[in-house]
Amino acid sequence: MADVARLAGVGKMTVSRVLSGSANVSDATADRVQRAIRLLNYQPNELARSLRSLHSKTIAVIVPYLYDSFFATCAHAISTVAKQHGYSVILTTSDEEHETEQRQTNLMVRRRIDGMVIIPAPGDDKYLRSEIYSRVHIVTLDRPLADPRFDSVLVNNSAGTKMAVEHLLGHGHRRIGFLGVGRELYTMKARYAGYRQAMMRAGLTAEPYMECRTPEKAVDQVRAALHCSEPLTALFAANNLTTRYLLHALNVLRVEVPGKVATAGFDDLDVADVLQPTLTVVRQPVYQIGEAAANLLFQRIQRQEFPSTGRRIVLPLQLVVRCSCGCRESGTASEDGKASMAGRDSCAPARSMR
Amino acid sequence: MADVARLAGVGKMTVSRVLSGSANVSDATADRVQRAIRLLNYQPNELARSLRSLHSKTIAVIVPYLYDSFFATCAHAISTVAKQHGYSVILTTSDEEHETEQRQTNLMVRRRIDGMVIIPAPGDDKYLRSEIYSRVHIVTLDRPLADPRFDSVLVNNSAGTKMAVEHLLGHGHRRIGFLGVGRELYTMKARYAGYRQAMMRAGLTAEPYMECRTPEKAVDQVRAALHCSEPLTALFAANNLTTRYLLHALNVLRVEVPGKVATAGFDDLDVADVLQPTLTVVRQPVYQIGEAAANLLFQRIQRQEFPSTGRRIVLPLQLVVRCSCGCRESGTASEDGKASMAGRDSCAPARSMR
DNA sequence: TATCTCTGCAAAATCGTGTAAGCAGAACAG
DNA sequence: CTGTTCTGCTTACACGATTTTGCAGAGATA
Repeated sequence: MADVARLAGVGKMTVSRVLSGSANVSDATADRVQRAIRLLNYQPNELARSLRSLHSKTIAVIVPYLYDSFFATCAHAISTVAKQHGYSVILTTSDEEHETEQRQTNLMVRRRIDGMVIIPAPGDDKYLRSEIYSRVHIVTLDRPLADPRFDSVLVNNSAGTKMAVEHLLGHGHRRIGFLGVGRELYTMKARYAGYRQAMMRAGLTAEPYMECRTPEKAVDQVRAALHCSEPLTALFAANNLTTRYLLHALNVLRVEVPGKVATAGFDDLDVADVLQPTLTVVRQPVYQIGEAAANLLFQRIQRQEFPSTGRRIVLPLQLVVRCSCGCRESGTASEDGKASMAGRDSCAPARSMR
Repeated sequence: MADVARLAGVGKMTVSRVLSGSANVSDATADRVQRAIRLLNYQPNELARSLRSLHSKTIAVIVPYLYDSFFATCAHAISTVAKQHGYSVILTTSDEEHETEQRQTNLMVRRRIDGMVIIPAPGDDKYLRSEIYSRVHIVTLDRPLADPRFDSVLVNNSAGTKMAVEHLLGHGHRRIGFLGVGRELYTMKARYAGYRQAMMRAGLTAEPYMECRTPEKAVDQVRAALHCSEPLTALFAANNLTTRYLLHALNVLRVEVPGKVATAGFDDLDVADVLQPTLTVVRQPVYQIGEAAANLLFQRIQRQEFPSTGRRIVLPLQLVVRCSCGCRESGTASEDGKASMAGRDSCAPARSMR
């Protein structure tokens, strides 16, 4: 900056004034400064700026993984909103480990970020309450924190699952299994609870939680569930990963769907409507979830609100009824390409809920 | 820091010494300082540290989108390597727009990042040569820059495509189509070139590039290609997005695969082996590509190398032969869950190439 | 004409850290 | 006993911007 000032024949102060566009600079001087800036290709040091102004125009995003399309899409949405606000995003992954999350959070605080969007890993989150973070706005996504002071954007996992399981019950299924991955996760607990509620309300007994950490585990679980005295007739997969594992298992075991077993799942796959059969799923508004979280965060940042009670935004789920549930035998996508790729059901009307 | 120093009854300098673990501090004093740090929950300001030390321990990653699994996986790999090196990642998306990329790059320079990994959007990249960036190490991924001074991690797109198309030719197909999206992209050009080479070497005429920007376009293109006097008998999809659109189109048009039309594609889908039929694809080592780029970048950063000629790392591709090419009629995944999910072909041995 | 306000700019303090220089006191060799 | 080296710490400055203060000159007003 000193170089620019010298070349323009003014003080550093004047250069700063020109950059921030404030008043009290004559047009002629401003022009000379602008020319000097372009000539020297001067790039103001944002680090120094942040140090002085006490805000870094940066937010942190911590997700478990990035290769999961749900998390990636959330991150994309947050990144897009941040860009619109002129903010940068430091993105890190916790690998679903509490300790990593804590370490990364700490690093972000040291970097003096203005806010954070976290998909918190399971574990005790009271470290976030610590007064050191009182200057950092925090919004969580997909999973809430125990402390109610933090904002969250969620979906009604149990009700969404209930909706899907009730749809399977409506097809006459009485023995329905629930496949999940990572039972300690908030979403898994809530979805399993929804499944249990639906089963109990129908006067049926809920099957035990089928943990499918790997494709092989899924094969074992599904084999055991189908090759017993009273085989299950329907399976619900608790998220996109489980759905893929389930498809793999059904494929390996050459199980006919929905003839031998009907299926439904949480999370829409981008190929869900070209699979044979097309999948009946509970769809989350993934991009909107990320968007809402980012918007909430920037509201807090701009207004410097640190409320005593956080907001919980619950976005609607949609049951996309396709063919794997048994609604129609031959599942083929409709001619209407757009609607199908956008995920509208091709067999029966969708039902929404909040 | 001043507070800590006061509480410990020492100078700021001594606190700094304790933090950096340098010598010449007595154990007793260091202990007092450590206690004060913990008591006040002192978090050193990385902004100030970066300002002083002239390196921010931060790299930037610019990808077109994050909801494409290829880019997301690359970003994940880079992020993981960065974390191991104690670096943070500022991740932004260019939306495949040159201007956005340029603006974001500029912002990163102002943030004094130590290096960048870019998947460059199409457009003139000479702005990167500018001397202002002489202090920023740059590595590109997936696509090279015109300037040979920059490092790149690539795959042999034309050879990979040639390999797949030759496989289709080996099945006796003579009229093979090529579906792509974004003809101006480096990868699309290279893959189409590989396709042309394979066709010409077989003494056949290459079909014109079939642009499939949307699912509907794909339906139109495929319909036109099949409902003509001399219909195509095989289709090659140039990336994961195109593959999805192609599947959609074939589904909508109720085309039997591989009976009526055989298919192959670039990029493996994570559900490729549970689709009916399972897909024959050219697989990129996605995670390894990101990893290699990050490793290259950190090598440059650590050694402060700004070489006159950049390195080009070319990673091997693998032809995963499954069933959509016609190698077997009934495509069902093998019992061996692990190998299948890991992407090993389930019908015929894979061929690798560099 | 004297005073007063307003404009345009410079000098200095500030943000929180790292680094260089310097300064006491202790240990030690000659 | 004196000079040297080492130890442990302090003081002063630098990093690159912003903000505050203040000052000189121009124009306006009584």
